[in-house]
Amino acid sequence: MTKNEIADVLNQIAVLLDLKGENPFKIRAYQTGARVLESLEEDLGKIIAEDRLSSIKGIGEALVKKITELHETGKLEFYDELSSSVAPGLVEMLEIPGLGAKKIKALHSKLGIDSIAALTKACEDGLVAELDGFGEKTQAKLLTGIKNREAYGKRHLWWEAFAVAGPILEGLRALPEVHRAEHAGSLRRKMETVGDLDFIVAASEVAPVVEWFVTRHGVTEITARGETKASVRYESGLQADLRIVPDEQFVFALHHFTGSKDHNVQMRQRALSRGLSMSEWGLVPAEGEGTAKAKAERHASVHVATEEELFAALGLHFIPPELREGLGEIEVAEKGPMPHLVELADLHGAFHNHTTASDGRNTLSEMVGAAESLGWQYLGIADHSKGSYQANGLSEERLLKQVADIQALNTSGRFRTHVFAGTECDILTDGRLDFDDATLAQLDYVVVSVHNALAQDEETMTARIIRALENPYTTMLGHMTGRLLLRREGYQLNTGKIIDAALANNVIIELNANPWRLDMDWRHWRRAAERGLLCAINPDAHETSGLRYVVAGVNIARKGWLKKENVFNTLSLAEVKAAFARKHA
DNA sequence: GCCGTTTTCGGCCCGACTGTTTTCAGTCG
Repeated sequence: MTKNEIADVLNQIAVLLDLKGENPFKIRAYQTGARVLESLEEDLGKIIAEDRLSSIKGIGEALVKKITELHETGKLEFYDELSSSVAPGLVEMLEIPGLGAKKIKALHSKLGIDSIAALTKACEDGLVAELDGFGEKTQAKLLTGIKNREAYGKRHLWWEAFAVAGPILEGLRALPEVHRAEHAGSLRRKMETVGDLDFIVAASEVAPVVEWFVTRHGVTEITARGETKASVRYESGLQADLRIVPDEQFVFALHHFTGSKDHNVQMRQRALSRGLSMSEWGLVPAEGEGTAKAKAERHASVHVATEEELFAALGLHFIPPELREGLGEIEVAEKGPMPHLVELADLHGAFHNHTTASDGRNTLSEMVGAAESLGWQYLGIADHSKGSYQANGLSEERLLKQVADIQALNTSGRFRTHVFAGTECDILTDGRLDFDDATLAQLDYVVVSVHNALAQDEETMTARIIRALENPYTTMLGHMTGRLLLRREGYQLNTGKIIDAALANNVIIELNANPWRLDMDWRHWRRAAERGLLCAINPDAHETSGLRYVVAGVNIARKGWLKKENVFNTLSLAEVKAAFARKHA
């Protein structure tokens, strides 16, 4: 079993133990173990073989045995027994909002409910409202939750969530009572998908701000409305939370609601180790009785006006929101300034774009005009190859005609943006390319992508892609896994081996910036770039407006710790021409 | 189940909101 599969099992064990009412700290230990495993950069097999698993913080004697058993046999007796002792319907019931392990346990032991269907019936019969700790409101809420589970449970693309959040943030900032407003949460961390929207506001008065927020157009439901926070649901199912705080608390609240759970836990532990207690309320001396809030009322909090000052108060350099995932950023920020991450303004062009010649919706000139208005020095055209019939892929003849058109356009001086002639060449099922070498030699560059036989097994797919990377004409690999976020899993492949092959063959890997793809995933980039892998942030634009997708690509590159020098399309036109010339030499 | 210049036991990050209660448990982030 791979380390990610083992991490899944550990997380599943945590869920099952929770449903059985186990010690919460034991449950957390399994979750910690899973997290540690996921963020492991070294090969798990090697660590086990060298007997070094127990030296990793968060993995003790019991987890060493369980992880080793899973890694070597793919099974774990403890897990099998645990699974069979918990009805599968109970796990599913956790997806209903307002239901946690304790309530599910009560429903199961007192009413024998072991599925969502049984719960629905019990609610309809009024049995749930009669249980201790439950009531009419809870019962009604559960029924609504079950009904809406499909529509509301799902996450949303960052791109779409950001489009909703932008106007809300502007509206909040325009209110006279509002001093400062920011969005937070996974949206601010630029995650590829977002569960809900979070807004943090410093305001002189709460009521008018809440009133504005809950009466906005598109709000279908007010799910909470308290003294400091309100939650609403929009038609799309997207939920938005508003939190209103005094000015002096704003930075603490913003940091608290931005960081991932792991980042926040690590920051608080760091605060404690320095004798401080941190919460969204502030940073106060840890000694003494009571909650951090009570302490904050007794002691003045450390005063901070910016997040920079907050990090500095804990002996850290500023950590950009994108990196606040609890994946080692605090250790880096302790030693020195964080790396200067790539920015949108660093990009001077992009290489994977389509025109009406294949399945794009704008002509070559229209696409180049759009690139010029973005201030790009160059634009790469990579239409589909003939194997992609469904996308109107280009034959050799049509491709060579396009190359001639591009050369004519460049010499015409019509646009300040230079056009590179490329192709998005299909990787055939056996790893050969869709065009022969003589054709590929006519092009400035070649993007290779998989578009068919997506169901090949991992070994076959990995070998297929590696063979394509070994073609001397291959410049970059397009959308490595072919995933479509929230819609389709990527094809099975061995990421590590493909990165190795890209490095060995001097091939760039694309960060496909289409908001539905964002592929290769940000979690692989930091380590890959450290090894020297080059990234190309490509919008995969099928129309002029699609060029803007590079915004999403830059977000993900930043999440992957990429600096300007790791990204190929930060090079100037002259530098790109030189790089292509070297490749062909 | 993990961890330790409080090291083999006794802790383990913190607070808001809701619905149930009448001081709090559960859920959520």
